[in-house]
Amino acid sequence: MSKIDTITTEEKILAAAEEIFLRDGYSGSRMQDIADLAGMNKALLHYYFRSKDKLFEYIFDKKISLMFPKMEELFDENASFIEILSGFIENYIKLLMANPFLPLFVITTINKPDREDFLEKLPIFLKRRLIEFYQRDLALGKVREHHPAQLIISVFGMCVFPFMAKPILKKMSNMNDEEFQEFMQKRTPEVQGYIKLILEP
Amino acid sequence: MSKIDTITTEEKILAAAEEIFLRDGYSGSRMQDIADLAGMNKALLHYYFRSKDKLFEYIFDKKISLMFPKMEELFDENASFIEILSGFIENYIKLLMANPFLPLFVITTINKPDREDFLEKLPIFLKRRLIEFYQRDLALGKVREHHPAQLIISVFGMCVFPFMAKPILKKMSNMNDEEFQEFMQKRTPEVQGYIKLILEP
DNA sequence: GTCTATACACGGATAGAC
DNA sequence: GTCTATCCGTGTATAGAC
Repeated sequence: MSKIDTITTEEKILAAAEEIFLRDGYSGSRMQDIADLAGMNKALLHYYFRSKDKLFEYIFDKKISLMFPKMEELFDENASFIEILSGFIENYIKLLMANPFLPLFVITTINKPDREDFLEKLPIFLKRRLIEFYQRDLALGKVREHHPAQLIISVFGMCVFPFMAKPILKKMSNMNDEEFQEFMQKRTPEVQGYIKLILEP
Repeated sequence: MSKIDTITTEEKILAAAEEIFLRDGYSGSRMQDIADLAGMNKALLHYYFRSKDKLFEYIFDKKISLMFPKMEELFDENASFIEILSGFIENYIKLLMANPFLPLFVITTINKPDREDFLEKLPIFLKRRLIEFYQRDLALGKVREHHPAQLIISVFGMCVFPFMAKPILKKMSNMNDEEFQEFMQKRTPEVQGYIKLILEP
């Protein structure tokens, strides 16, 4: 077929590593599991990536940019703070539905003791930018007064937390995977509604 | 001294295991680390608890009841739903400030593949009970209409998530541990305020 | 580049002395 | 009950043939 169908060995390794690392975390993952899933020998992994550490860091770097998306298109100067947050919620829940293991993976990794270096890879502009928009609309009397950092972490948590607590949610509400998807689908307007009620004067 | 000061070997092991398991998770923990912290030999751990699995399960059982507290005192029939949620938020954030690693520990454990048995240990009455109170107040016109499960998971997430994302929060807001404590202290009235705005008609 | 075989360290668990 | 010594499986990593 065309070039598109040509999957290189390196790509096979990365795809397999991604799946295993995301599901099991660093210390729960085995190079053997990755090799099995990629359909090749363990030695090849080391040929391409030298060590488990290096392979993991490669995957982490790829994923961290997903977890804290750029979202330039959302930061429209003409949009209100509430509109920006609403857009964020919609896009973010959509993103997480396609990458349900992402939150737990990032959170466990940056909580690893002795690996503060992972933290260095976090972008910091996102929060600052959101606060700027909040301050602007506060001055215009378009939003109620709140502690902006508290509000932002709340929005973030409301989007992210259900994916980390998925097994608990499924158990407590007797949901299967399909019903969980529906639950998350309905969540976007729900959380957007909370934000309006919290912020609108 | 008195009996109070007499710490048995078993208690020393449990205290050390708790600290290590909570910080590093199951697969990230080493029996050697626990023995070192407890100031004794590895073999003794096996003498008292047979295996790493058994010791871990012992700790998990102790912790899971903390994560989903009984809270009978909160379920006062005379209290409104908003009051009950407010009481929950206050008590829960206080609890988590004293046990900051608890959320991540429980979440990672119940997400472990092939260990669905951990899920069986979750209590399920909590959510059901809260929904009953919500339905009652909805019929009385005392709360706005929302999807109750979505609301409850949101409250839960707003309390729990900041502790899991603590390293990220500290980094993004340039906080030290003391400032993080202050941040969480201020969080109780903040989240209570959100709930009032969301629920009050 | 890809494989098999193997080195080597680590971690959980047990045996046995005291 | 507590220790030292040790076994044995497992996991990362490398050597070397093809």
